[in-house]
Amino acid sequence: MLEDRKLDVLRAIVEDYVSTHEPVGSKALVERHNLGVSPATIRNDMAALEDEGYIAQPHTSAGRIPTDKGYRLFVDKLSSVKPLTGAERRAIQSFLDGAVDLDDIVGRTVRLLAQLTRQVAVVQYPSLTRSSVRHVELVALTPSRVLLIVITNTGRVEQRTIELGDELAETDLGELRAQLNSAVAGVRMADAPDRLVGLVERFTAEARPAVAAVLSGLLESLVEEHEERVVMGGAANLVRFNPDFPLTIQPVLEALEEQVVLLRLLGEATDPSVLTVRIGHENPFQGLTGTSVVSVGYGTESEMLAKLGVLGPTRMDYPGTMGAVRAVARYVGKIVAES
Amino acid sequence: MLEDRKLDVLRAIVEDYVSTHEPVGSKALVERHNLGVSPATIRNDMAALEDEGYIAQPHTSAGRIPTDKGYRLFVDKLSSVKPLTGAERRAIQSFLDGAVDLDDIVGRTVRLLAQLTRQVAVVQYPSLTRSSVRHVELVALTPSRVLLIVITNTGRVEQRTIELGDELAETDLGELRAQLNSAVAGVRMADAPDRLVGLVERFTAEARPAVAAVLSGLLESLVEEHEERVVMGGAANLVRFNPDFPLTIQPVLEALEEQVVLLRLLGEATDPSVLTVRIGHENPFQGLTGTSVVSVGYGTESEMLAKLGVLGPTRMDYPGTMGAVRAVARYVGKIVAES
DNA sequence: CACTGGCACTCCCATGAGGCGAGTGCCAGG
DNA sequence: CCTGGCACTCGCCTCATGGGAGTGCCAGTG
Repeated sequence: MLEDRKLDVLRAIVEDYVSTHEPVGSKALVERHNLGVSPATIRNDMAALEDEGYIAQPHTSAGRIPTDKGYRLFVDKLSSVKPLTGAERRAIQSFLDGAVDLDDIVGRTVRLLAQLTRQVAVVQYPSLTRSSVRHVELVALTPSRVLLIVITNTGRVEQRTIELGDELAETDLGELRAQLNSAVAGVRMADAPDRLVGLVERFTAEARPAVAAVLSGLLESLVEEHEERVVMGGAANLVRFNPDFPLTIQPVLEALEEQVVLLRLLGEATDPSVLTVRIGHENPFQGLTGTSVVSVGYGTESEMLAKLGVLGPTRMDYPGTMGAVRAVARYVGKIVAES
Repeated sequence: MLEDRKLDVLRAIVEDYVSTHEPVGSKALVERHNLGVSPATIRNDMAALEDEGYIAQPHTSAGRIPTDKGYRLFVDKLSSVKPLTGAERRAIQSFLDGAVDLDDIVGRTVRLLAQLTRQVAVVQYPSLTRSSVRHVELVALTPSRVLLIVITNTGRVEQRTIELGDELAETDLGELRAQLNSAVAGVRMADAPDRLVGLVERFTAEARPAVAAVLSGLLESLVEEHEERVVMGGAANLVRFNPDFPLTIQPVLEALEEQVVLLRLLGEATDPSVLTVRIGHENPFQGLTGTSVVSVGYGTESEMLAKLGVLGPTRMDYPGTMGAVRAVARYVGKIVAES
C-alpha cells in the first residue's frame, strides 16, 4: 500500500516534470493528480524516494526532479509503451512507401523519426555483413589500374580503385571477372572469402601478381569491418524543443558528428523488437549526461539488419518516444525486407 | 587623405571586432593600431562612417560594430585573401590524398573545411551533368532484367534496374555493352545522348525491343536532372566558437537540415576560382541574418563541377576563411580531376 | 500506525537602487 | 584639420530587500 503510493508519486513526478520542465512540489502534485492524501503525506513519501535515490532537489527547498535512477524505474516498471494513433500509423506508412531506393528509405526514416519524436534521430544503414553479393564488376582504368565494384542485394554499391603493380591483359580481366562472379555471386558477404581460395592458381604465372592484387582488394571489400554508415537528423530539435538545453548542447552536437559515436550510441547488437533505453550516465560518453537514447533493431523477421533510435534529454516523454521508435522500426523492417 | 584614414579606421574596427567580439571604441582603436592621431579625431571619422551606414552602435555610448554594409566594403576593398601557411597546405594535401573514393573525398573535404575554418562546412557532390562517362556496364540479373551501371569520371556510380520486357541473349548483351561503351565512353553526360542515335538499328530485329529498353534507361540516367547531393558538417562549431550565437542558432540549424537550402546557399553557378561572399541580409533566407557564407566553385581547369563553402557568423575572419576555402577548393579540384 | 494541519525555516529569484566605467558628442583652441 | 577637455549617456555589475514556493518536523487524531 505504502509502497504502491510511493511508486504512484514517482510516476506523477516524472510525468509532471516531463511536461512542465520544472521541479515539482508536493502541493502541485496533489492538485494535478488525485492522490487522495494531503501534501504532508506526499512529502514523507518524497523524502523516502529521495533517500532511495530516485529523486533529488536542485536546491534546498525547491521541488523534486527525477534522477537517472528514477527515470530508470519509471521506464522499467511504471510506464508502458504508448501505441501510436491510427492516423500516425497511416502517416508513417504513406511517408515510407514513397521511397525509391535505399538512400531514400534511410533518409525518409530519419526525417520521420525526428518529426515524430521531436528529437534527434539516428538510423544505421542495413549491415553489409549480412547481405550477399549480387555482382562483381571490374573496369580497367589504365592497363595497371582497375576499378572494382561490388553490388549487394540490399542495393548498396561498394567501389575501390586497385593498383595492380603489373599489367593485366584484357582477356585475363574478362576471365577474372567471370571467375569472380561465378565464385561469389549470390553468396553472403561473410561466406564469400572462402569461395575465393585457390582461385589464383587458375591463371597463368604472369597474370598471377595482378590477379592476386585484385583478389586482395576484393577480400578487403568483403571482410573489412565496413564502417557501418549512420545517418543523423533533427539536430535543430535539440534547440527548438529544449529551451534550456543550449547550455549543454555543445558536447552533444560534437558527439553527433562522429559516426563512431553514433554507432556506439545505438548500442550493441541485441534482439530486434527489444527496445533499449539508455538514460543519462548509462550512455558510454562524457557530455551525454542529461541525454537519453531510445534504440531498437530493425530487419526481416528472421534477422536484424541494423538499428535506429532517437536521442533527447533524459527529461523526455518515454512512453511516446518508445512507441514511435518501435512503430517506425517495424515499418522500416518490412520495407527493407520487401525491396 | 581623410578618406584613406576613414577606411583604415573601418578596417581596424572590423579586425578588432572580429577578434574580440566586442564593440570597439575610439580609445582602444588608437591603442591597438598605430593610427598616429588622437581618439577625438577617430571619433569624428567614426561618426562619419556611422552616417554612411558602415558601422553602428548597439547602444548609445557603446563602441561601434560593423554593419553588413561595413563588412561588404571590408571584403571588397580593405582586405586580401590570406594565403595558407606551408604547413597548412601540406596538411590539406596529405589529408585529402588519403581518400579512396568519391564519398570519401567529399566526407574528408567537409571535415577538413570545418576544422580549418572552425565553421560549418558545406560541400556539393560533383555535378553529373558536367561529368563524362567513364564506363557503362550491363549485368544480366535474369534473362529479362538487366542492371545498368554508369560510372563517371568523377567517381560517381549511378545504377538502375531495367525491365527488358523481352529476353536478350548473352551474346547480344555483350555486343550491346561494347557498342555502348565505344559510343559514350569519355563523352560528357550532356553530349552522350546524341551518340546513341541510330544505335538500335545495328541489332537484329528480335533483339531490338530489349536494346531499346536498355537505351531508354541509359538515356534517363544521363539526362535526368539528378538531385544534387550536398553534405554538411561542423555544426558543433556554431556553438563552440560562437559563445553568444546560441540565441540565434535555431533557425540556422533548421536551415542546415534542408538540402535545398544548402544548395541555394552555395549560390548560383559562377566562374570557378571566384570566391563568393554573402554577408548577412544578402543571404536568401530569413533567420540567416547574422550569418555569412563564403563559397567557391571547384573542378578541373576547364570547367566547374560543383561548389563548396563555409557558413559562419557575419563577424568572421574573412581573409582567413576565404584563403582556406579557396585552397581547399583547389586541392579538391585537382583530386577529382585526377581520379 | 498512517495520515493530517500547522509552523518555522531555507533559499531561489525578481526587483530596484546605486555606482562604476567605457564611450560618446561637442567645443574651443592650436 | 587635429587635439584635449569636459559633460553626459547608458549598459552592467553589485548589493540589499521582500515575496513566495517548498520543505522538514512535530504534535494531534481516527
